[in-house]
Amino acid sequence: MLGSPHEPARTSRADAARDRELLLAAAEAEFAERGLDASVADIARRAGVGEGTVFRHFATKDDLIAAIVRTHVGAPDEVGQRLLTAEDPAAAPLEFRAVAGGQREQRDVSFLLNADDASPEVVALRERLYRTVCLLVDHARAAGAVRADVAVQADVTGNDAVLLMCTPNHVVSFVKDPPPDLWRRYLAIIFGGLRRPEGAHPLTPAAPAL
Amino acid sequence: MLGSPHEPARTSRADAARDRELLLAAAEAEFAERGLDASVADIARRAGVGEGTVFRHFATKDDLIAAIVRTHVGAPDEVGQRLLTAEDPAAAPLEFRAVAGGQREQRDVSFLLNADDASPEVVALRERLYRTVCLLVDHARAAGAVRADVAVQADVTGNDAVLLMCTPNHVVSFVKDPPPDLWRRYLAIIFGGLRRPEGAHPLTPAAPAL
DNA sequence: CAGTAAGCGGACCGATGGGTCAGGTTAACT
DNA sequence: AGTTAACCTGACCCATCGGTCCGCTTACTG
Repeated sequence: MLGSPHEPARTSRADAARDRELLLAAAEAEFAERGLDASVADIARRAGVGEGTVFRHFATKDDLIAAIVRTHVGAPDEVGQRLLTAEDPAAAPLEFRAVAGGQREQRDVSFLLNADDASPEVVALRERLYRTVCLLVDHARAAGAVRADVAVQADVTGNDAVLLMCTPNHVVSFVKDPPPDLWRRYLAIIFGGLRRPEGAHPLTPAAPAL
Repeated sequence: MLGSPHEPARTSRADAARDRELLLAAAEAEFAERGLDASVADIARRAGVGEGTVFRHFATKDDLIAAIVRTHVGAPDEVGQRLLTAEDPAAAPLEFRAVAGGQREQRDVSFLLNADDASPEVVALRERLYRTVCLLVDHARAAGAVRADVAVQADVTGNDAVLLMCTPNHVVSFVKDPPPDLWRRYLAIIFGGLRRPEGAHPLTPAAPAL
């Protein structure tokens, strides 16, 4: 249900396949540089193809974005799934690492994944990744690696895992010339918050007793 | 240097002043609903005025945004400054509260403040608020409320205060129908991370030992 | 109650960007 | 080499949006 990239029936021509790759690479670079509203014309120019060629391979701009996101979300999601089936409680810290790896994977395209006007397919990919992260956090909590009152639900509302998904990439994007592992530092801070020994400052329901 | 809103020489007409307020309110609501690219036409319609009237009061759309941001940044910034001049080491927790207050103030307009293509005036306001938060965190650290290796610099690069500034609002915006104080919970988690006892998991320079 | 300048409205303009299409081009196969 | 269908191109179309302009309206002043 999620893995139907509606490939346009396997082309036999080599140039078409090459153009498709050129386009994906150019689009990713262009989006990383110019943000969500990089123009299709610029992407085509960067790929060295005509503008019409873009729409031959990707019906709409949203489809192009979805294709990029699909590439990036696939890897960390698989890693996550594999860790879950491992069933090793001692792997909890490793699971956290997987999340971190996902963060690095997404670095330059996180805003594509998290755009508020994302296409249905991107939303589906996002929610799938959310669910994986939730499961990882759940496992880690069962293993005692995070405090028990950390909220993890399939529903996104009130889900602390959102912090792990969104924060480091987005915050890093506000820093000019960020050190390449700044996101790691931020992630560490949030992990610290999730792991604090319980009792001192309950997270719910009211204000944190500052 | 920062407080010159270049008011257009005090008008004597009551309708103009009223329209200005209507516009600010309408724009804020429209931005909150539709995001950064709410159209000027829609804002005008919502305010019940002509499109030209918008540009009579605000030379450009960016000016309108800056006016909104100015309103929201003013209050928390003043609170912060006041806390700083208090010179009371016991006020550290209160200083945290000030940050929290800032978060609440900005809720719906944080993306205006943090837009990556913000106008010079908005950038100035943002950096001013950053500095205030940095000073607050610095005070709190001096008072022993946060771990010593939390980085706070006037320069934004590598500044952990960015987490406090950006995260809760942004993350909350990814949650559909967020409970009104979800940001508070997220802030509490980050505070927890910043306050963890030192030694166990150093924040710098390398990866957190997960 | 005029007189007047400030204010207002909304048609209009130029720029930009997503998406289309007709016609030339080319890779694969025989 | 010849055939053909898939492919590519870029001029074009249309919608949207920020910003302008000029004639009309209206709130203040004397």
